[in-house]
Amino acid sequence: MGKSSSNKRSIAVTVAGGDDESAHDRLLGAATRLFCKNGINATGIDAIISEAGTAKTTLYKLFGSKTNLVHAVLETEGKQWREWFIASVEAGGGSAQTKLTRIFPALKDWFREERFYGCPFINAVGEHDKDQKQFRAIAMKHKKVVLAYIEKLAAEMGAAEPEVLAHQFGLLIDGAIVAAMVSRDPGVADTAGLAACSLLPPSKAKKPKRAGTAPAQLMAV
Amino acid sequence: MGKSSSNKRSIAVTVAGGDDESAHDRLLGAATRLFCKNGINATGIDAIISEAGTAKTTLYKLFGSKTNLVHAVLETEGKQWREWFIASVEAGGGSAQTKLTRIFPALKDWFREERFYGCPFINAVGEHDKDQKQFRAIAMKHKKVVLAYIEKLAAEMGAAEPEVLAHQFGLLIDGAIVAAMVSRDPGVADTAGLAACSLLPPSKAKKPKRAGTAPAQLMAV
DNA sequence: GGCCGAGGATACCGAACGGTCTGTTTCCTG
DNA sequence: CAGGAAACAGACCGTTCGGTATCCTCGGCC
Repeated sequence: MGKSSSNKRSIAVTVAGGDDESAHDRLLGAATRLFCKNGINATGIDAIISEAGTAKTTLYKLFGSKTNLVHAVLETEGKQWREWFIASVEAGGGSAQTKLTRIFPALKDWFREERFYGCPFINAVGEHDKDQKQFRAIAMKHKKVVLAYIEKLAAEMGAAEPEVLAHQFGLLIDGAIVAAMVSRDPGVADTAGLAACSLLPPSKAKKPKRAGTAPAQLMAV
Repeated sequence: MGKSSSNKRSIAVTVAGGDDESAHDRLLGAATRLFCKNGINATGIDAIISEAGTAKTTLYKLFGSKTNLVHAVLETEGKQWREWFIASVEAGGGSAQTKLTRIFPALKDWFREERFYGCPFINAVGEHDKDQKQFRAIAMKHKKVVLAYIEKLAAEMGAAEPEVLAHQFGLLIDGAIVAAMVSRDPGVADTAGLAACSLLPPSKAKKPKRAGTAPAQLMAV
């Protein structure tokens, strides 16, 4: 599927230009942007190649079909998101609980991005046949990795039921993502973070400053 | 938009058959099913009229365009959902807190339905241009009504910050809906309900039986 | 009985879809 | 320099899209 056959090509490009990406990467980037912003079904091949600046032939030589391109986009986007997420939570070290409290501020940074368009996996499931497991399976695989990481932190922290806590965090994360997508208000991350603190063992729970949860922001949703 | 011009018509039908609906209702029902199951963009006009058993002419005479039909579906579906939701939470009376604890069991019943396909509003936003406010505004209007009701219950219960609590509940609800859509596991409602209990004032929080949160169900997501 | 309106059937429209094909340019390498 | 791979350009294919127009059927009511 996502076979990286551009070994020689990438070298050639590096030698020649260095500033521009390969056609493969440009197509992947363009497809990612358009799929996330406008939806998968609403994005045509012509729009992708136009945005990528490639020929249609190139797309079909590199990816074979739109379906394969969609899968490649979800795969790379999922991997990059998880790397970003874990790096953001780990950044600066600290205890497992400290890391857990960094989840929602990290999400808030994501929500603030101009090109935040929600979770590509959730959106992909939502716009396809829900009796087929195709996209649901991909989404669950992604989610499983994220939840495993959170559960690890919960166990490190000494939570009584790390799995339950991780799933609760997962629900708050999903809820915050869709609420932020709909409302375009990054402040939902503060509300979610506050709720997350309530889920931590009461003795250990140290709440964040309440400044971020000003009523003005809460009004939005 | 959702003009109900079928006054005379509904009478005529009732007189004639009584068991079958008007073309208007059949189209609305078929569009609702197909939009929810397969997504809006993935559902063509021909599929709708085939499912409804009407002619294409009838659809365009009654709704004018696919866009209008989409709006009509979201409007009626939203209204019906809110009526069902409030009735489920209110059923049996009890204190405001009792009603709040009925939210997630009610959602679980919804998730269990064969034709549960997630929230039509969230899915609609996800599969359209996210820089346009069109569908986001519709979704927020729906959400606002639901949150207002929850906030009212939170205030009745004497919560310190009813608005914050309502928003936290809203995040758990959204998270549970998308998680249930992706995983098809109604058990996520139990996890969400458990988290919701942790958000209630600690002195009042009486947790539900833990039987529903068996590890087997939690595995699914 | 004859009109009239709701609805059914179907042919059709231009546009856009996903995908294929042919041909050309460019640049690297033997 | 010759050859070949990679990418560009764009015409083209059959299908489906949302939407329109034409004609027909049926049932209730004056």
